[in-house]
Amino acid sequence: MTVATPVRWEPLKAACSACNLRELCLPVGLSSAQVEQLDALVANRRKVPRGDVLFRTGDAFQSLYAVRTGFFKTCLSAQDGRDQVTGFQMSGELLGLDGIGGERHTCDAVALEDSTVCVIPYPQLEGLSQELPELQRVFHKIMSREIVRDHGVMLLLGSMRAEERLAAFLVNLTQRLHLRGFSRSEFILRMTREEIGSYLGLKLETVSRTFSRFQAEGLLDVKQRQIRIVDQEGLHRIL
Amino acid sequence: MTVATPVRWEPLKAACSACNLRELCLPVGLSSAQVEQLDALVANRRKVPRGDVLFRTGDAFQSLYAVRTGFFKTCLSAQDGRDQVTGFQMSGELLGLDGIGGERHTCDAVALEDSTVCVIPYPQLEGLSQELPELQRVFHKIMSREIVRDHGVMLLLGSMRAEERLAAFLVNLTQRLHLRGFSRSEFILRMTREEIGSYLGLKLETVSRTFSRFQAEGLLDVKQRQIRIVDQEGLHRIL
DNA sequence: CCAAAAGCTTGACATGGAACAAAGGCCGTT
DNA sequence: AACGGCCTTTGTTCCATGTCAAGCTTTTGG
Repeated sequence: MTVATPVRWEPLKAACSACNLRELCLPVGLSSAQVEQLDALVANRRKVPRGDVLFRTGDAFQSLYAVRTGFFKTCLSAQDGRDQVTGFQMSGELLGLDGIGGERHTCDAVALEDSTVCVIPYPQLEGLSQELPELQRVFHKIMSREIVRDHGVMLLLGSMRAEERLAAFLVNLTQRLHLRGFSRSEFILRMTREEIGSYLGLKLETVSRTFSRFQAEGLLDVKQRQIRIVDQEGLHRIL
Repeated sequence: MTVATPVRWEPLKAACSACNLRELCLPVGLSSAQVEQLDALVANRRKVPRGDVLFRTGDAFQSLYAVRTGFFKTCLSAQDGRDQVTGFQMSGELLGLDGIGGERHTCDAVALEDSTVCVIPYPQLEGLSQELPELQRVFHKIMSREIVRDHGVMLLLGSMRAEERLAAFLVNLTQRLHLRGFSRSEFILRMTREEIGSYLGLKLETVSRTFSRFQAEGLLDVKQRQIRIVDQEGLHRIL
């Protein structure tokens, strides 16, 4: 975990055309010429130290954010204080799509480690997609995939048992991490047991117990937030 | 409940500009001239008798569908046969957004009563939104709202108890029905207890018991699928 | 109009996960 | 090095919801 930086809002020059996340992020499938047009739009980056809020429920919606480095959660809070984590976002993933419909954000986005995001001013993104059909198409696909992901979470929350939920969560995480070049079998959780529980519709104690059970069954090696998947096959079998 | 019609696929001439759902559907906020351009695109309607599938998981994605009359459910099915209803759609609402991302549908859409939909060929919709920034904007808002709706369902599934889930479901239904000019207090459920249960992450027996409890508490009057809301206030208080 | 099927209600019982509680481990700070 | 504040683990008990079962009502189809 890196140390919090003193300078919090320093705008940095961004450039999609020089970004190694090109193939995982908004520019996926665009030509070099097209990506250069995006560069003009995605003009700056923003640092978000661990624990800081990128945007909050009710904030006016102005931009989308692409996670460049780091890790986020998005969460909804009901009036009575109950809290629901609706997703975890890692590099290349977009934050803020919820804000388009009502011109205000409908959830909080919180950095779970020191992070940087690329700021994508939304009106300009709409403008550019008017000119670039390819960009429009990519953007629609990203939104559609978010809907499909959400449906998957509904299936999980609506009909899986605790073990299945946690297994599905771990499998999903490792797949996404692997796409980004990390080990398929070993990684560090960026979130607490409570946050995992909120996402999976379980209490933190249940998450902890289920981790312990997986370890006892030889599926995982769990040391606090450090996870090693011992029996990939067995984990899949749970689903 | 209307009778099944013998003619199933009869294409009918559609016209957004003459449709009374204009303000609830894709054309919302467009000028008359713009809506007329939509007319060229949304060229035909399709009848879907009760129980029929509009599209199925794995079908090639070609069109979106706007519900014109009737009522649908969308559902996901896991390998093991478990089923999750991900939504119920009524007139003016769009079906098929899940298909954009992967070029195939990722859920089944089933008519819960004899219905008609307007067929919106997706490539042409993308084309027209290139020309009409207003249409692009409306379409993005619709997708974003679907994401926000899904997040709401996650909150429900992840942290509400049976009573709260059912109350939230009923309140949501009545709001949508009321927007369409129906009574705020009396309506007929188009879906079975099992489908409600699947949507809410409950077993059908629990749904039935909860209806009975609401009736005993004087919140509702329940006669099979006929629901009358006696104590609107009390229903809201549960949330 | 009748029979069968599908959907709904209710009861009795079982259980997975929640709630509550206590103790131990890790980390940043002084 | 010691302290305090999370975070995590583990044990015990309890309850909301699931499961199984039976009977009733409504719808559907011949």
